[in-house]
Amino acid sequence: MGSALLDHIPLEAFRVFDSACRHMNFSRAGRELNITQAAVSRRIKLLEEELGAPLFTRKGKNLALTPSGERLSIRIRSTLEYLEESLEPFRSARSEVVSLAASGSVSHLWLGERLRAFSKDNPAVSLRLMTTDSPTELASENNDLVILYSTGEHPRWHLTLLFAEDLVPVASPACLGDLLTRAADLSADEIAALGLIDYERFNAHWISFRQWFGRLGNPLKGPVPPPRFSFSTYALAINAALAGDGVALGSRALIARHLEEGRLVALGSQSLHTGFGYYLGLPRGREVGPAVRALHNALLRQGPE
Amino acid sequence: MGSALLDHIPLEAFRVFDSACRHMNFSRAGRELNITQAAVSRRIKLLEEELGAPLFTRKGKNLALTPSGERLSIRIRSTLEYLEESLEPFRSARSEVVSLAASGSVSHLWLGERLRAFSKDNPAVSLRLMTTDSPTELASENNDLVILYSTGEHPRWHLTLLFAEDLVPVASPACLGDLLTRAADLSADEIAALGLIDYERFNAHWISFRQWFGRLGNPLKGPVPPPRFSFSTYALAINAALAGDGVALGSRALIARHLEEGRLVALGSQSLHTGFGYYLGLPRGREVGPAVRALHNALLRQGPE
DNA sequence: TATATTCATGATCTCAGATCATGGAGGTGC
DNA sequence: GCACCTCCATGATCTGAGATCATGAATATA
Repeated sequence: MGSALLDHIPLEAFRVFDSACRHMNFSRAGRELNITQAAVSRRIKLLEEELGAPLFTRKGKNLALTPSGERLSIRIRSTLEYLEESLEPFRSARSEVVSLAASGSVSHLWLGERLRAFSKDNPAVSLRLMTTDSPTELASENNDLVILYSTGEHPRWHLTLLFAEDLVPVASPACLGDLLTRAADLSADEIAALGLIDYERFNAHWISFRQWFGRLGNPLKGPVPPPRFSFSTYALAINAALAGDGVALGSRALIARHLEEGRLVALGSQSLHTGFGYYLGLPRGREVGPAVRALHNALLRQGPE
Repeated sequence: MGSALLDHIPLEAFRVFDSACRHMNFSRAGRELNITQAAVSRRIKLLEEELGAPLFTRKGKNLALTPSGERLSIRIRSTLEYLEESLEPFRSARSEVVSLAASGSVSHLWLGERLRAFSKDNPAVSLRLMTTDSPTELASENNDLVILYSTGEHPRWHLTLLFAEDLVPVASPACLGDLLTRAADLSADEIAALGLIDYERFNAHWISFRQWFGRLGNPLKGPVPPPRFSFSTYALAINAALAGDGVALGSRALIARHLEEGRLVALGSQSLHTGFGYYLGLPRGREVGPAVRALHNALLRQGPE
């Protein structure tokens, strides 16, 4: 017996058709499916050719379903709903708790929106974020994923670079006042005079302003002034800078959004590549579930921006 | 609300899963779907990963469905059957009668298995083959497709080359006897001495042995002997050659299978490119349906072999 | 023990499906 | 009536999900 009509049709075409029917708009269907309007147009055209019948009428930019398109639409929608329902048992089976450990700075400044985006796409996955600045607690094997401030080597974690650390002094426009127009040209003394904001160094490798100036060859005329403010966490230090309280050392990738949106401004023309970076770690010698790998891939894909 | 699990699964994976379930054998499922066993294995693995649950257990070469795989299998089968049923209305809409006109030689020697292959893949399409050697009847606009012996130009048909004509004398091994070992080296006189088989020339451009020898610069020592046999159709002439009755002029592409399988042997080292060829024609200035275009494409894709 | 068959996977390939750019058609506002 | 906007269609081009190839491991059978 000859093959069935369905054998000649890629099933994905029905998903595209369904979206086009619900929206009555190829452009909007494309946006829903994350493909271009042109791709939707082609898929529909090919489906019509395979079926040997038009499914839509086009008049200028107006779409309408043909009678046979309408009947098929109803059935395809039923099919997809039935399929989705068929997968319900796998939702809970698939539902995982993923434990991620990250330092306070990464948690507050970088992970927030990324975890929200991931969760939106993976509603069945429960996320537990362990925020600590203690390197020992960070690297605990109790976690599925970690984000470590590191040079890239760790005996118990397989590390992949998220972004290298690039430290640069930053302040808010309010703090800068008239200096805003030439923020990139400020000298070290002018920067120091604005008031330095520091934070507790839980990690021996973290760079304070003292180290920052030292690594840049002591461009100050005098000694490094003590910080006007010092906070227990990096995020609080950045918050203070945002509030106009002075100059903080910003890790460029962590504060990228603030820089882009003008809430913080980079000062001077020098920055410091510390040789460290933020690394995403998968456990060595232990299999992880698909949700862990999904989050791992999502964080890497999104990159440092 | 976050996206559904179904949004992350290519629907084709369900077709592969269904086939694997019905056969309980990835190799056989691949053969059904025209993909390799390796491709089936990968698709199933990816599906299991997306669902976060195994669907099959594997023990050596033995497959078994897991409980959740079993439940999903039942639902997927239902889904695909429902989809197939949903397309029934398009079967009749898609069912077409395609009229194809071709000369007797092409019909008998070339089209047979190709039309069978097409029909097997397109069970809903009815094929009507008009076999005639009359050029007028061949080019009739009553047909959807034609195969014309031509130079490639026709006012009413858009022609695409199937294969160029290359004439070569052929005979069966039985006819050749001891000469078989040096069939490629026979002289014109030796060829003629085997007895010539000719056919009625309905098309003024068709080449008989007289023209063949003439075009090759009269390599015979004497005049062209009259044919021992002459048939009303080309196919009958070839049948006679197959039966060992003498030498016929074969159009290489039409008798390719006979040559390949040793039922006919090409004689001498010369062949004649006539400047003509067999062309597949779509009507000019008239839209044709998808089935016509499908057959057109199928015949072109299969090429001259 | 040898052979056959099946599934899994590393390495590599490829074309169906995608994007990009652009044009035509209709709708809307002025 | 014109300018602008939005949508669909399509030629030209690109590309990565899905495929193949080759091979190894595991089981069943003779």
